[in-house]
Amino acid sequence: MINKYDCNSIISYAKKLKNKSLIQACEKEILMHNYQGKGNFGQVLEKFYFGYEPNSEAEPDFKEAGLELKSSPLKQLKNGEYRAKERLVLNIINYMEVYKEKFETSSFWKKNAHLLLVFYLYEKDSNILDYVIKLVDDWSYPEEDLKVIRHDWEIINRKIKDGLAHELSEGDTYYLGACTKGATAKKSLRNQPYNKIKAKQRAYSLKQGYVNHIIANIAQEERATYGKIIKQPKILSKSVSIEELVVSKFKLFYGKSTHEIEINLGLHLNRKAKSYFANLTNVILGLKLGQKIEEFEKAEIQVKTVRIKENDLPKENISFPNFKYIDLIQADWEDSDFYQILTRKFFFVFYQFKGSNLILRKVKFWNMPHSDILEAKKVWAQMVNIISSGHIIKKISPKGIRSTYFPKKKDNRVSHVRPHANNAADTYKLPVADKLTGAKEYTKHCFWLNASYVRDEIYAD
DNA sequence: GCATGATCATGC
DNA sequence: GCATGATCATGC
Repeated sequence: MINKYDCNSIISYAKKLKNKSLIQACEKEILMHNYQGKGNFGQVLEKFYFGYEPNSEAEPDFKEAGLELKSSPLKQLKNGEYRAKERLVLNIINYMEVYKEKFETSSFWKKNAHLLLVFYLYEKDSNILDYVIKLVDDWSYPEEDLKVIRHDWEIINRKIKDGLAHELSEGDTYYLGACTKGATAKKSLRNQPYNKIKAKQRAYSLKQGYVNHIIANIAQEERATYGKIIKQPKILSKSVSIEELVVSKFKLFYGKSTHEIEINLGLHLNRKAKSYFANLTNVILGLKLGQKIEEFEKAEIQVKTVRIKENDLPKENISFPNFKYIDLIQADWEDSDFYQILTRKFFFVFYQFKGSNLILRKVKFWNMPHSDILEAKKVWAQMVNIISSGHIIKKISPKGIRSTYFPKKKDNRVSHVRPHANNAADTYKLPVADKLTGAKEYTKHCFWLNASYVRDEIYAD
């Protein structure tokens, strides 16, 4: 019997779900209901296992015990480990109310301070009632995480108070994000308090990287490969963010060459190693070689090392993962991989050539401004058109070099498309064969950030 | 000289 | 075998 006033009783009842599917764990009446699709897993769990009607109240699901029940899908890696399939979506951000709130008494904190998490293994094309529940446990935030989350919450609130709710982006924050929520964009437009422009409905969410951290803790997986920047929560006082802490560690070496930094830190790195810059970054942050930076993993921060030429232009444009042509035309903008990447937080480390030396100039946490995301969207939209139309190759030079209709650097201030492959024969399938040559596949390409954009919008202050 | 297209090298 | 960061080659 479950005592709804007693946390431990609820948690141990929940843990009986482990290694069972909903069909196995619930009363048979479950079969009389036709629940399908995303989101319904949670509803079935609430109704047929815990025995209460799904609701959208401001109170936690088990309000007497202060526990909020959340279920979320897992995916399994080839090595058998579990990872979050997606971010964990929490309560809706009510723009017209939250700007008046204080964190401690906020709707977010009232509802989500103590979570009861049920992770199930997602399988494509199977019935939600057959998903096997793999991990169950409660979660409350460690002190050092809570400081980051509180800061994230403040960043979101600041933007609403500044009348910029329509420009909220997941890249604004570290562990707690403001993710879009709602079927179609138009239907989910909401009023905001300090601007007439309507803003997309958004919900607080724990970033996928943070959910992975929770999963690893629950599964008690080996964490030795992760090194923490923040060793004692006290370091992160209210006034010091991850951002400031990291920047302060790098500032000590501004103006010094990579070589001088190595000497200063009393070590000798292999300069030819592919991981040379990553190693140097780790050492500056006080972490061991080869470790992953725990705070960066939780916040899904993309680290990019950029080498700047003496004329201030980056030596290279910045590449992103290759896209598959078939996937490209299937996803909407906000579900596209390119959008997902551009709405992340980046950490740039800039070195500048001085002769053959590289001098550390600056580091910068950055996320793409709303207006530039709209600019990059044009490049993506153009690609979707080109690939769906099949008008891909423009002409072939005498030496066999093909020119395409893909968006070029001069076509867009932010981004362009270029090959990124082992050779021309390294290809992905085309959904529509090329009209000029009849080719059914084409060399792998990806989106790039223009070097001039990186110089003007990120490197220059 | 730079933009564009092609490819290499390393490491998992 | 492939992704990723880096570099080379061609041509406007």
